[in-house]
Amino acid sequence: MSPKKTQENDISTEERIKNAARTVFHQKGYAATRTRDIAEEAGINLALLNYYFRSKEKLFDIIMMEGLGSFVQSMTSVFNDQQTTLYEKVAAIVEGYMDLFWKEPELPVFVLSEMRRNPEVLMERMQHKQYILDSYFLKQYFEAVEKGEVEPISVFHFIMNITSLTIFPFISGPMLKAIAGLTNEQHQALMQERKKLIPQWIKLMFNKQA
Amino acid sequence: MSPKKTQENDISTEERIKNAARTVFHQKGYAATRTRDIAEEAGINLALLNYYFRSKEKLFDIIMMEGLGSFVQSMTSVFNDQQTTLYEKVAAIVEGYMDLFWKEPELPVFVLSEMRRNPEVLMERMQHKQYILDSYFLKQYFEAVEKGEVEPISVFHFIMNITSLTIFPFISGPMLKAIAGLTNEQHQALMQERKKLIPQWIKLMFNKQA
DNA sequence: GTCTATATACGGATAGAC
DNA sequence: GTCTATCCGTATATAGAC
Repeated sequence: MSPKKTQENDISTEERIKNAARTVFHQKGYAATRTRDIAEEAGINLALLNYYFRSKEKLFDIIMMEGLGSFVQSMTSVFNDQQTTLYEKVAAIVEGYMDLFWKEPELPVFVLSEMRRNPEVLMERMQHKQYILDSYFLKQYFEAVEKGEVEPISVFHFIMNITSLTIFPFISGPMLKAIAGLTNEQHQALMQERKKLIPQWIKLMFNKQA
Repeated sequence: MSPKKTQENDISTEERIKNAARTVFHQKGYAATRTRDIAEEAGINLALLNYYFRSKEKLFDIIMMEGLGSFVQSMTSVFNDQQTTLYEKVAAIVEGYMDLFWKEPELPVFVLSEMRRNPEVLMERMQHKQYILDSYFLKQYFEAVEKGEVEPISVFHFIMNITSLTIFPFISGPMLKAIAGLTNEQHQALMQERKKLIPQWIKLMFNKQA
């Protein structure tokens, strides 16, 4: 039994701070976030934050790498599966991202905008190049092209279209709500529909109908 | 003739500051931008910035509203054109955004991420709701559905797909470069191709092939 | 209108008590 | 481990000379 035991106190202080940091950083970004905000959100004192994580920057790096990781993982975990077809992989990627952003809706804008600040950090951490370029997923795509099953369009368009259709509607949610008067419920329902629709659309776009 | 005349001095000091502000704000966002950065970028003294624009916040508001405006304008200018077909409108929207982001590549992330900080500002300024919902564009879409020409899927999916396929590849450019080793030239070439491809894809997705 | 110098506030980080 | 009080750098904004 831990000394202080309230309803949500199974979780360590360190973890509480990290969770608070994730929430605030995701929402406001690095520069606009004050360590005091994080402390308040975590229900602890400002000094404790530095006690556990030394500095704002160090804490941020942890959150950033974590976010970057789950971002890439949704792709890479599927890419080299030898048991699934090309379009099964597409469905898996879409579903993976949808589930991820369902829990962390601010993650895409967070990662994409912070990455813009210093792309170098990303470049270092991302040694996935060869991993992606040599993946079974790409191999399957090129094979399908050669067999004449899919349109001979750059594989980058293929990837761009999958990620665009999946991720962007999350990012632009606030905008659509403002411009077109979409409600939260409507938006969520649309997102659910897209889980099934996007793989179908991808087929329509790329499958050769000879 | 203005008193100080160098090569680029036809342009007023006020305009120079605004241009510098646009550059820096777009790149770093509100919080990470220091007024000193803007002053330096504009080649003027820090005090002048406050002389012309009173405060960082006021200057930012101008840049933000301007960006928000061009963002929405690319849509609204096309929406009520009575002379064009539904798919001609699609092509016009795609082209409009492509041209816009070609000149201002940071604009999408800037608007989308700053909007997340305070969505209220957006809500106020956006009195376009009815304008969009009553637009000729939507009317044409619903007519096409009734005639059985396009799939009876929510018009929001239609709009989401167009904007997603067009805008997201700009946003995720840095990511793709990092992950897949895409070069700047390759990315630009892909973008050019997409101008023609996206309208075709939209047709493939939504046109009924009875 | 444009500059230099400065007032003022705010935010990250630490010292030190408990 | 956790708190209160405080130090100190940095960034916005203004005063005032030219």
